[in-house]
Amino acid sequence: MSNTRLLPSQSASSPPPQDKPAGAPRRASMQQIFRAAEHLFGRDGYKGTSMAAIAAGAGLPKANIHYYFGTKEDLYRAVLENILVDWLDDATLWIREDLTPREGLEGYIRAKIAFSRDRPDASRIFAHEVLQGAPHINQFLGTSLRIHVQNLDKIFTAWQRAGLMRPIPTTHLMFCIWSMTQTYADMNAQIVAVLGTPTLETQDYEDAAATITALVLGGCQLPAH
Amino acid sequence: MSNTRLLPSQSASSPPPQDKPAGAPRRASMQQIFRAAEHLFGRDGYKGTSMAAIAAGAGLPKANIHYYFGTKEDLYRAVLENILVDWLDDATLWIREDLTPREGLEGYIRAKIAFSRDRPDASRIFAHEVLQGAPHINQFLGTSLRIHVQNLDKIFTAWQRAGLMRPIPTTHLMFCIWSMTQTYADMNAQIVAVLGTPTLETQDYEDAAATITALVLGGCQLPAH
DNA sequence: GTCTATATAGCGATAGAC
DNA sequence: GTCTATCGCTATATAGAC
Repeated sequence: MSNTRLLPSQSASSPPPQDKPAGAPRRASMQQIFRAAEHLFGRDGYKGTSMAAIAAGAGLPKANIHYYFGTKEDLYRAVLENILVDWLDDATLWIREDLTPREGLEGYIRAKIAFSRDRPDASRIFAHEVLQGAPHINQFLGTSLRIHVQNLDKIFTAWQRAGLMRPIPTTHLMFCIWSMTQTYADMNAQIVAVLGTPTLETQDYEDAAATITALVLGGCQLPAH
Repeated sequence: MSNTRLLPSQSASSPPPQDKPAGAPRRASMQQIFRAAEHLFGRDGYKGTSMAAIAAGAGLPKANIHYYFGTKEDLYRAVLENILVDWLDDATLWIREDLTPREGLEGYIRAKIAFSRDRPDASRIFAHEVLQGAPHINQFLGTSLRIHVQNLDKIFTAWQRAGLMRPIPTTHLMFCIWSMTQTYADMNAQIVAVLGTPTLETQDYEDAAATITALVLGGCQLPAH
């Protein structure tokens, strides 16, 4: 639950006493609601998730959710915002000019695969949101994310000028890396069905990371090792 | 509207007089409903789409949809099935042992990008469905699609044995190609926002195909030209 | 702060006039 | 075959007891 302002708070109605003294029981209840909401929004999307289902998942009466978070939309925005913060972090950590393209891309891909493994619900909420045309985060995509990508492109350009990397369109490279790594969370049902396993295991994620790394490094014309 | 049986018809209730003589007005109405449904299910998903919205999109009263297609779920399954048929086609056309890996993969990637450009709604319906855990097509994924992929793997293995292709995990290669090509339909909102264009143009799809091809051919250690 | 009980709106589906 | 009117249900949201 971060305080960063990535999304405009656009609930016109009066939100309940939020960001207040925060007693221990309050914190615990909000946390439970938050966890249940992330899981259910991730599986069924915004419209597919009912407040009753979230309440049941959190082990609380329905009214408490409204007391803490106001409307369903308010709760959804809070969950979304929480996700966006974590989403941006990995890139700035790994795509840096003081690393080689191989180090950076390999680390970034592993971080993104780890995100799909450890927080699949977060990835799915983001996917649901964008799939519907990103009604809640259009501004974020056009500003914060756009600038974020422009900064990454600068690093890539520097690498390419230094002859460390083949001159491929780096914005599209990012789209490709995002889609390949996130597909292991978002399209999980398809992947386990095709592989014939009940769930993805450590080895599967290793294979995924290795394959994606091979494609990206190979496409950038960097030897795999 | 195909007759192929990819999905089990599991509506217990009595469906209205379907697959009947089919007069011209009937055909026209059903077509309009079908088009509106594909568009709206693609944007808002199954639960996010109301029968009233489909009726409005088709320019018909709500009751007519029920008359032609029975329940909302029946209509959805009909739309889904229609999509699955087209979805499988491209691979069998391009991944063939009598082609070189470069020809096959290049052609397949271009066909998949064309699908994202020409039938984005179809791609999005599939994405929505799988994202929710594939409740309607789990059997299809575990049988038809699984066998489909196993057949593709055989071609890849033959190519790899012949030394035409690097021995990377080819099932994961398929997951990667699917995700990269479909992201241009499914994550369209994100991509146009980052690129700063209102819609994706011919050149954007060209760049996408070129980038994906570079990654795949590079990762398989085949020279790009 | 917490929960029960309920108001209100929109949904899928259908009956029945035409 | 086509459409209007409506039923029954479930959803969000809240009022008010505790």
